[in-house]
Amino acid sequence: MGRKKAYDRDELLVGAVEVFREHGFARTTTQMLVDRLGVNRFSLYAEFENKLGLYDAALEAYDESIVGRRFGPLERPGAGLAEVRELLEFYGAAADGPAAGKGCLLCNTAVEFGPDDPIGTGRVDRYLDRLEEAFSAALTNAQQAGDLPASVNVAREASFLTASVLGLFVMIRARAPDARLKNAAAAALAHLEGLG
Amino acid sequence: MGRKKAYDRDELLVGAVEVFREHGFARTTTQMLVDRLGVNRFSLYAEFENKLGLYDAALEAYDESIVGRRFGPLERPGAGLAEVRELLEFYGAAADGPAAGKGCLLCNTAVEFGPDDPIGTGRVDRYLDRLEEAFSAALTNAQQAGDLPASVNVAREASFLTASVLGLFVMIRARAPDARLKNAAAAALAHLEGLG
DNA sequence: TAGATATCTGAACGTACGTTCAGATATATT
DNA sequence: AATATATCTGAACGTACGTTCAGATATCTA
Repeated sequence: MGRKKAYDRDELLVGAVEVFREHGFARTTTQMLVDRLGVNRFSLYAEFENKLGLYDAALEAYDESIVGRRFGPLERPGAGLAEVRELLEFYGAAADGPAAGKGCLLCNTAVEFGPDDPIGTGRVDRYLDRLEEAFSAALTNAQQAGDLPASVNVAREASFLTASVLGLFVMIRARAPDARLKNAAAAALAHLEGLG
Repeated sequence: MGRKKAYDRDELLVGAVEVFREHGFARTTTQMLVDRLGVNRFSLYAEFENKLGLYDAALEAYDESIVGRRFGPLERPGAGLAEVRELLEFYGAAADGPAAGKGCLLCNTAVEFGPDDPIGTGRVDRYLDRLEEAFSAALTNAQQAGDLPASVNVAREASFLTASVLGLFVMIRARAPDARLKNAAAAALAHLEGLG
């Protein structure tokens, strides 16, 4: 059947996500990818077609793994205010975490590419919808559990939390000081808890 | 003394800001700039040294004109809650405005370049400080005017408002639906007014 | 009006980078 | 073992784009 692949596709994507988060799409060269992933150009192109194909695959992997890890808890049936709190506290403390200087790959993509979407897979749009919907579901659950008054406008607060998280992502990417992140997250949380 | 310049430096920068806001730095070509600004390559290089020099000048012009127009009111001695409200309402309605699909050039720069700052002029850092400080000053004034309790943690709310605005910028860049922007801005404002 | 000096024109240059390919190498099947 | 098939290697290619330059053009001073 021929020779075995010397690389693992998923491991390649983990590395690609890292490099693209650090340098963005345009400023990442194929040479950087070859070096950091320890794979050959040929294999990279055989597996992902071209640089944009690799980027799109990286976005998909990022959405599944990283976004899934952070927002998945909010999307589960029993989720409520506790999950929102944990999320905000996590990003509020991200100045020292692995995302420092990197931010969120999908948020970065939204800004670098703008509304043009040259990839054409609509991943950014679906990502924004996903965040909003995750917050919306958790807040609705909280209402039904009696942790949030029925009078609260869930759609409004979900959009608000989405914007807050995006703002934190920009700050994390820009290596804003720890206190600034902590403060911003704490105030957003205080707002939510002040609704009760 | 020689021939007169056929261009006006400030007009050039207005156009450059526009193009860079639409396409970012890397995806903007010198050809696009020549076409849109109606100036020749030679003059562009004579005036700004190179593409990065033009970008830096565009950042400076943007900071002075656009940022100045929006955040200047917050920085004036008498500013208070009213100015914060007007700012949030403005960006909450930006889905139909001239910034739609563009966002904020300095926020975009923070994300596209990340913490590397290849320009080396620290404009992004100073921009983030400026936003935070503008909010901080207005909130402090509001406290002294009795519009905001002395117990409010001004630094915390200033960081929060900065993050909110950055989040709105990302949404505006991504052409998020009007309702989402309006909601996010309204909730941030409600939070502020709920402190009193 | 003449000369000097600065800007304009657009074609050309150099290079960095995305992409490709022919030859080499390894593994699976028979 | 022999053959077939798939992957690996690294050098080479093509091109898009930032940058430069020599010749042309306009405007200022005297």
